Amino acid sequence: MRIGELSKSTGVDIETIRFYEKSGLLPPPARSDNGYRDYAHAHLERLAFIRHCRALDMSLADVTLLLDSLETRDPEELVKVDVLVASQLGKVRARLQSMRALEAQLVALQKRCDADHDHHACGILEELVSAAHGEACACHPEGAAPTPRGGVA
Amino acid sequence: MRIGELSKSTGVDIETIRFYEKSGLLPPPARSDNGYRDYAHAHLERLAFIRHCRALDMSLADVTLLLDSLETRDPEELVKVDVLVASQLGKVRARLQSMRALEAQLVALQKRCDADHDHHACGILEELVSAAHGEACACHPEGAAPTPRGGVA
DNA sequence: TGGATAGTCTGTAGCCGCTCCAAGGTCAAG
DNA sequence: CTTGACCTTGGAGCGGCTACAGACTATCCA
Repeated sequence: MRIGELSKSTGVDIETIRFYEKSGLLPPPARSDNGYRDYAHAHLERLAFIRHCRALDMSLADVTLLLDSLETRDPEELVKVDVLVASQLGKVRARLQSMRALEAQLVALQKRCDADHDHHACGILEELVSAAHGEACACHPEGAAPTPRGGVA
Repeated sequence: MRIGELSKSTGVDIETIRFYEKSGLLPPPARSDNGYRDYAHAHLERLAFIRHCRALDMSLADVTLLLDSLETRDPEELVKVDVLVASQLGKVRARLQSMRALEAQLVALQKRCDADHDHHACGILEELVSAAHGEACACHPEGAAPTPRGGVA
């Protein structure tokens, strides 16, 4: 099976497949006489697994862990899988929470704009600028502490 | 005002401030005799504005647009702000939707694991592996088409 | 006055997960 | 024999930081 076919049947871009091989996630396949990659069914399975995990927003490092657990089938390893899924769920939920706050903030911003629509200035910018003055605004309602590092308010 | 103070009062990391300067978002400040950056109040305002927009998950390119609109105060420019906020809201909502799906998938995965807990194998891995075989699973319930490019299922 | 500690400077490299490109080789159909 | 689809390699680029190394400066306390 050549790379194009593998790509089509897994939905993973050709470049991405080669990238996975380079980064050690997907083992190098056999080569045909012409030098083309020649994938076996195991590759398809493994790649589908990777895609699946990525769809769950896991990092490639996490996927690697999972694949290792899969291979060893060691009960100690399998505990890691539990932990990984739980932590992934935690991450997703945290992100969900901040995204919901984000949505509310943007909606507030939009409303403020609608309200001001007949005036000469757009309320959105006023709102955003007011943040620079440390005033309460839709996004930082009451002297909220800044979020120092990565991640939405 | 030195960079450390600016950092503290805006909650933006020092390295990030210098990065913003390098990428043209924050104009280069005056320099003290010792070569230290010496920020004016306007910088603080501008940086707070940037931080605020970033907290709304806008790209730096979008923030640049917004800052330009702020400067010109041209009504034509202000329309862009409307559009930008609306599109940002659209993006956030789309992302929210896929994140909620993600959450459900992970919860399903976790449940499957709990159910299998007294068996010898972890249900999570079974579940993930079954995807590789194209069977219905918590994440791709009924022959769902793969998502070819960037973005969670 | 000296030394410790903290702050700042520049420049460059690395992170993640791709994505795209150039320049070429290979193969089947018309 | 040409066209076009497919494949190869290597390397650069994206966004938005983050993390160095190595040097200079400032401040504080004894």
